[in-house]
Amino acid sequence: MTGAGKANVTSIDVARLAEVSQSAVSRSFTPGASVSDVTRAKVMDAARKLGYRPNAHARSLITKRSRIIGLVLSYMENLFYPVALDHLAKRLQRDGYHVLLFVNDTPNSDELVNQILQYHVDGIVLAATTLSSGLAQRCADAAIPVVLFNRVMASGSAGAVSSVRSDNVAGGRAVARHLADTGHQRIAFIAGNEESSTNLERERGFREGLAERGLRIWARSVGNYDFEQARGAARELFRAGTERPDAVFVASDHMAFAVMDTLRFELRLRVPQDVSVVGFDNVPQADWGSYRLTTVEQQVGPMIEATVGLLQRYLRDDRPSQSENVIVPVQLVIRESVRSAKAASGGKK
Amino acid sequence: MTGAGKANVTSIDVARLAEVSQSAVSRSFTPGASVSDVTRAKVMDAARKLGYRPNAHARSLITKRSRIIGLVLSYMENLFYPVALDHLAKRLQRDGYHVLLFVNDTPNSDELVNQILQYHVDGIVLAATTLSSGLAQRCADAAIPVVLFNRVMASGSAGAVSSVRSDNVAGGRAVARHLADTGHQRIAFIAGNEESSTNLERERGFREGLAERGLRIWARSVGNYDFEQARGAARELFRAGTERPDAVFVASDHMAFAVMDTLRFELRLRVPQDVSVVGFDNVPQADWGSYRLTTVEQQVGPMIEATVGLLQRYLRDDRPSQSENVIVPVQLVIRESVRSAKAASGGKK
DNA sequence: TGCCAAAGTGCATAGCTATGCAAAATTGGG
DNA sequence: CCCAATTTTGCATAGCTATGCACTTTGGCA
Repeated sequence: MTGAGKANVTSIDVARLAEVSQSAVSRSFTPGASVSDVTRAKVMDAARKLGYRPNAHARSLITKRSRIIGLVLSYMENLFYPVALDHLAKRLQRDGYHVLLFVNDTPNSDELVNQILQYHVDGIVLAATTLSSGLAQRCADAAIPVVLFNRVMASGSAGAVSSVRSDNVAGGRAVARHLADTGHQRIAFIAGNEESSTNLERERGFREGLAERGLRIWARSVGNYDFEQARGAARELFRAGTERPDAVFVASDHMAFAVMDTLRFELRLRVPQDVSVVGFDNVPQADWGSYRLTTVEQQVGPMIEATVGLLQRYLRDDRPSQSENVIVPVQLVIRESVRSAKAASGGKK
Repeated sequence: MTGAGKANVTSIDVARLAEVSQSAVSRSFTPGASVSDVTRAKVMDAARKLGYRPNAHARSLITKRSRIIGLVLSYMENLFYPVALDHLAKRLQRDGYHVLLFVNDTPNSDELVNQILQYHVDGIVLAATTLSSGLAQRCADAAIPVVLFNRVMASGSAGAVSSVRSDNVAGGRAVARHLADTGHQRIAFIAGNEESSTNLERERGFREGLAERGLRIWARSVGNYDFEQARGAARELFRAGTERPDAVFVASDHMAFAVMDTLRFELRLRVPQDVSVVGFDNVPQADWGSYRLTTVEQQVGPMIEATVGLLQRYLRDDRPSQSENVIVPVQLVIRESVRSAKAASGGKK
C-alpha cells in the first residue's frame, strides 16, 4: 500500500495530507529541528503514504550545501585507486555525503573542474591527477575545499589546497635499507611518472637510503606507472651484454607485476633467486601466490580517514583554514620477492 | 584577471554587468535558445570576468533533469567493475552526464534507493547487486529508468527495469565444449554467488555444453565470487584421497586466480599439465604472464554502449517504454591455462 | 489558579534558473 | 519607405525547500 504516489510528490502535498504546514514537513525531515513528536509522526505517516522524499536540489539550493563530494580520477587499472574509491565512498555515505565521479581523459583537468563547479560540490578530492595553478585559484575563489589524494601541489601556490599522502620518502628509504641489508649490490630503479610527486619522493627516499649504506642507483628506467611501459623498462635494464642488476625497486605494485612477469617468462630469470623485486602500494594482488611481492604498504584506511577529516574541518569552519598536508606513515611488508641475506650470491667478500 | 568574483556569482550579477536581462544570460548558456550573437558574446564576456557558472541545482530544479546517473556497486576488488565504471563514467561525460556513486554495504539496498531518489537522478545503473522487488516498484513510481548491469531481474516483476548482460549461457557452453574437445574427463565447476543470475546462467550453459558431449559436472563447489572462499573451494575439490578433477571452470577470473594460486603453490599441481583452469570475464590480469588464463571475454565497451543507449532512449521518451533485455555476445579467449588436446593424459584409449 | 519560560507552529520569503508570453527590434520584400 | 514576418528581448513566474520571525500552545512552578 506504499509508494502509490505520483511522480513528483512535494512537501506541500505531504503537508496537505497531514494537515500541517509545509514548514512542519520540512522540519520533520531536518534533524534537530523544533517539531513535536506527534506532528513528526503525522508527517512521516503521510510521507510514507505518498512516497515523499525531500528534493536534494531544492534543499541544497537554499542550504548551500549539496552533500556531494567531487572525485577526480585518472585511471582505474592500478587497483590502488578502486580500493581507495571504495573506502572513500563508504566512509562518506556514513555521514550522508556522496561521491560524484569525474574521470579525466585529457591531461588538463581544468575543463573538468568547470563541470564540477556547476554542481556546487562541498569539496573536491583530486586523485591521480595534477592540478593546474589557475584551477586551484578558481576553487579557492569558489570557497571549495580541495584535497589532493596521493599527490602534492607542484610548488608554492596561491589557493589553500591540502593534501593527504603516504610517507613516500620513508617508504623509499626503507626499501633501500632492506635491499642493502640483504646484500644486494647492483640495485636498479624503475620510475613511475617522472613529474609526479609520488615518484619524486619515492626516488628521493630511495637514493637517500642507498647513500646511507654507501650505495647508489646502479641503473634506472622509466615505466610511467603503465603496465606495458614497465615491461619495456624491465627489458631495457636487463638487456643482454650488460651486467645485470641483482635487485629492482619498482615505483608501484602494478608496474612491479609487469616487471616480475617479464623477468620470469620472457627473460627466464628467477625471482628472487636471480633478481629481487620490490614494489610500492601493497595492493591486494601483491599477496597473491604468484607474486608474493615485498612492497611498501600505503594504508588506505588512515589515508581516507584523514581525507574526510580535512574536508569536514573545512565544512565546519566556513573560512577555509590554512592549507594542511597530512603524511600517513608506511610500512614495509616483507614477502618473498627479495632473496634473504644469507642466500646472497655475489655478496661482499 | 579572471575569476576575481565572490563566492557565489549569480546569473543576475552577470546580467547586470552585461547590461542585459537575466533571461538573456540563461539563454546564452542554453544550447539552441534564441539569442543574438552579439548578446551572447556580451554575456559570455561578463560571465568570464565574474567567473560565473550556472548552478546545476537550480537548473535541475526547474528542468527536472539532473544530468546525474546513479550507479550502485557492491565490491571493487574484482577488476571487472572498476573497468566498467571507468568506461561508463567516460561515456556519460561525453554527453554531459555524470555518475553519482553508491556503494552498498548492507544486503538490503532499499535504504540506498531512498538516498538515490533524493538526488532525482535521471537514471540508475545497478551493477553487482541484487534488487529487491519493492525497490523496482518504487523506481517505476518515480518514473526513473533502471538498468541492471550484468544482472537480470529475479523473476516476473512489475516495474519496467531493463538489463544489459553478456551471453553467459553461450559463454558457459563454449567453455564446456572447449574442455571436452581438449580431452578432459573429470570436469569440475566452482560457482560464484549461487543466487546471482550470472552464476545461474553460466552454470546452465556449462551443463548444456557438457551434456552435448555426453559429460556432466564431475565435482562442484562454491566460491561466492570471493577470493578467499574460492581458495577454500579449490582445496575442497582437490582434497587428498579422492580422484582429482582434470579441469576446473571457475565462474569468474577473480576467483580463477585464487584457484590457480592455490593449486600451484599450496597443492603443488601444475596448470595446465595436471589441471586445466578456465575463468570468466577476461579482466586485464588474465593476460598477465603468471596466469595466461583461458577465459570468456565480457565485452565491456559494447555493454556500456548498450547501457547508455537504453538510458538515453528512456530519457527521450518520457513514458518509459517496455522493459528491454540486451544480451551482448561473448568470446572464448584461449591462452595457456588449458592443456591442449594432444597432450591429454587420461584421454580415451 | 495564575504567570513565565520554553517549545511548537505557521507565514512569508529567499535561493537561482528556465521558460511562456507579450512586447520590441530586426529583417526582407515590394 | 512601409508592412508583415521573424527574431530577439524582458517580464513575471514556477520549481521545492529551509528558516527568521512572530504568534500560539504547553508545561512547570508557586
